[in-house]
Amino acid sequence: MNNKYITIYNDLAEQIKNGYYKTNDLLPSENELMKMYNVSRDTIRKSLNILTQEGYIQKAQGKGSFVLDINRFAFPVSGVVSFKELGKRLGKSFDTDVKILECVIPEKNIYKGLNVEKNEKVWKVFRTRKIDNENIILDKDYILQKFVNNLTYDICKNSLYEYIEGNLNLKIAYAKKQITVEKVTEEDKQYLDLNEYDTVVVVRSYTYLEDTNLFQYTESRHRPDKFVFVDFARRNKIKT
Amino acid sequence: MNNKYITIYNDLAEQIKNGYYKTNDLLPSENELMKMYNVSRDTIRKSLNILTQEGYIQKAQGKGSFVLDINRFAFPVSGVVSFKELGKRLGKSFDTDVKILECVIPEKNIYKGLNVEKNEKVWKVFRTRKIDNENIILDKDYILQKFVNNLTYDICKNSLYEYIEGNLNLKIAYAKKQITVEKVTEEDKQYLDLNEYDTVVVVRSYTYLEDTNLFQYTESRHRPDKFVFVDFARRNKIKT
DNA sequence: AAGTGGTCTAGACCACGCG
DNA sequence: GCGTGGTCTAGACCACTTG
Repeated sequence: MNNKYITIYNDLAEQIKNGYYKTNDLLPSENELMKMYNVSRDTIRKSLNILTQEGYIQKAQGKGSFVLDINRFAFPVSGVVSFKELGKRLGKSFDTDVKILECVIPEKNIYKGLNVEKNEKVWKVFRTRKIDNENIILDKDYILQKFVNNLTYDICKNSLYEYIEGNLNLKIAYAKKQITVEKVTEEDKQYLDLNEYDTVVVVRSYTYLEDTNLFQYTESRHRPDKFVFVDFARRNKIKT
Repeated sequence: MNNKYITIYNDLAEQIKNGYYKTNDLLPSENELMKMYNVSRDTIRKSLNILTQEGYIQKAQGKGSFVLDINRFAFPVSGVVSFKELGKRLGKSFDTDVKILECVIPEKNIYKGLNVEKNEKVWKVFRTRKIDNENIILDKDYILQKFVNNLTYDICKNSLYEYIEGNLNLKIAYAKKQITVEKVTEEDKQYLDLNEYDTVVVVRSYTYLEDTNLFQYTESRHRPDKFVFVDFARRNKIKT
């Protein structure tokens, strides 16, 4: 039911994670893969491009596609990922507490970032994330009501993204993120177990739908000692 | 001298940055672009894919390619970028001081991460980066000597990457990065103007060549108030 | 010389949005 | 129904690596 190139991508990624293809192995050549999967070369190349992008393989002209070591760090957790998905990927389980859930006309400082109409309402959702019984993260979400008519405690407790994509069928496309370190606020002290820390890591993100509409602003505030951001990046070869 | 699809990508990106195509404009359709540039559709699609990837446009089936707002945050500075390139992109100039430049057998804690032979030598380069006359960043680079025979003060003062790619012709391919916040060390105090801060943002990266050889480990230590990391990320549609 | 990936082309059919 | 982007195919030629 997926496309061919996605199916093949998943298949190969699975075999790399399985250890069927090991670090520094060569994948079968594009020619062989064509025959194995009975598809055209272009389709194979699409699959391999995603593998390259995601850090699974490195191609070399004249040689082939080498499998990379995907375990030097924990695997990248960047991208647009929900907290629930993140937990699942890391094999840990976290606890979410919904602190605030209300539909309001936003405060000034939120208002300008969200680009909303004068009196447009947004859902304001504050949640804390607990690890080992300590409140480590404060997530402040602002979601335009015009896209999400109704929100309940249970949806916020479980997963906003699951509801938005699964039930409302909205298509989340991309996000712009910014990471900074800032002094703790009274609010942070109220919601988080900060111990002696007087700074928090703040991840601000604007999330957009496929039709390019901004639909969410999130401020995710982390206790510094528990914050890790892992990324895989390719060197840009484009000459400007 | 570049490829067609890269040339077209650069051309379109330039026109978006110029403001010739504005936010929320539609680009010409793939069909029109084919005619405009006299190339096949596949070539156009390759160019558009890079634009999509980099956050310049958003495609919509049945509609076209919309130009995105590239100024909501400063433009992404993620990826594998040298300090000099970063300064150029941000239109600021920074000052680099070379504090240490020596070829040594690395300390134990570096040694294990670098995956080197028992007695292999690495270049150890410590540099501080000054903004507005304050030392804000401490960059600790460890570079395998087998790839870079000779390093001089001037090279480190100017740009390591420029030398490595331009003069040595090594191909930098990708990097794995990790961002954390940690307590300051004596070393940090020695090299940085920390003011009252007692934590630093630490960006650790392992940089690899096209032949998948690890050739550099970098620890970049930032004073928290001056640290910003901006990223553009697309939602992963792949079902696993 | 043979095999690998990189670029480019031409054409087909499909799914989606809109009038 | 038409134009849009999305997928897939088949084939050509090139650049690079290896024996």
